[in-house]
Amino acid sequence: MKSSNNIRAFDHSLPMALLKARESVMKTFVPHLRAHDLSPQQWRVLRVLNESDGLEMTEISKNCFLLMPSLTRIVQNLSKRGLVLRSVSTKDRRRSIIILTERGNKLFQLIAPESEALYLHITDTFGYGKMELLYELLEELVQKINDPN
Amino acid sequence: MKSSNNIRAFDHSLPMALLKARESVMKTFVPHLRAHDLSPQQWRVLRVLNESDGLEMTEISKNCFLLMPSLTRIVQNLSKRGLVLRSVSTKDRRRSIIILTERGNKLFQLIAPESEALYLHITDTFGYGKMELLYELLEELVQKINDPN
DNA sequence: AGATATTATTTAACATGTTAAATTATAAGG
DNA sequence: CCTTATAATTTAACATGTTAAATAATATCT
Repeated sequence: MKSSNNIRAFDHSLPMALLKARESVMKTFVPHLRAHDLSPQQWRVLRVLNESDGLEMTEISKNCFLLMPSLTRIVQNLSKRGLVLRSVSTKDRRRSIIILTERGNKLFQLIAPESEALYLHITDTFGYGKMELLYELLEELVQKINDPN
Repeated sequence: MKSSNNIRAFDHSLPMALLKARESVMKTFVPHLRAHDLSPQQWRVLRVLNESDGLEMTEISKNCFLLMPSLTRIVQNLSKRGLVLRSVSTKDRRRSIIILTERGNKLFQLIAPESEALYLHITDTFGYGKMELLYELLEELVQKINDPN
């Protein structure tokens, strides 16, 4: 029974389209990460710390696109498991500095190549040109929504 | 300090790009829905029920792209608030049938036009052609990941 | 029919998302 | 200095995401 009003059909929803695409992509990565007992979010944190170690919570939050309350819990978890180490900044005792432990770094080095291979497979399946085009469109969408001159 | 290894930079991550785009879009809709005490997920359920009322949990789950445990809680919530009504199927007592109440329908009719206006504004800002292209790319991405002939 | 498999849905347990309020430490102003 | 504002982070409270296990009803098989 179709709707009797003139509301746009639900299957033409931008948030849904983006969600479905993301789910499809994540479906590739999640089992792989789970095999190492990592959530996608925990992995993002390890990844960002590998790129530039010794970050403050707020910096990680911005780079990982995670809200502070989520990040607090994630870092507590990773810290308990000995994958990262927290220390208080000497300059400003409100701030924490998070670094990868040896173990955290080793885990990253183990997972990263496999993860990269999965990403390349997706790029190959979808097509490199289309992938780049998609990135550009997504970025332009964000930029225009945030600053619609 | 950039990473000293050859791992792809974090800022070129497809899941992140999709997440950021989705967040940008949602930022437009969420405050509007919150003004009516609805989460995006609750709104999805109302929307699907408006399109075809009298659906089973599993059908709603598929249409809304919500996992069953989430949907269980969402429908309980909406039911408590008198926006939907649950009844047990007479053919198969494992199944429930969910319908919009009068109040649920009224709320939908109130929100839908405003929501549609926001969507049109985004389409206009981004450009209709680009929006269509984005939909096509996202759909093709999903299709190729799920069935990489 | 009666044992067994399958299906629809819920519950459990834990992680994350999200907004508001609380905490603690530094910065700014009088 | 001392009060007040601001900033970094956490806590609280509730909704959702996610996987596994439990429930309950129907279907299947012999």
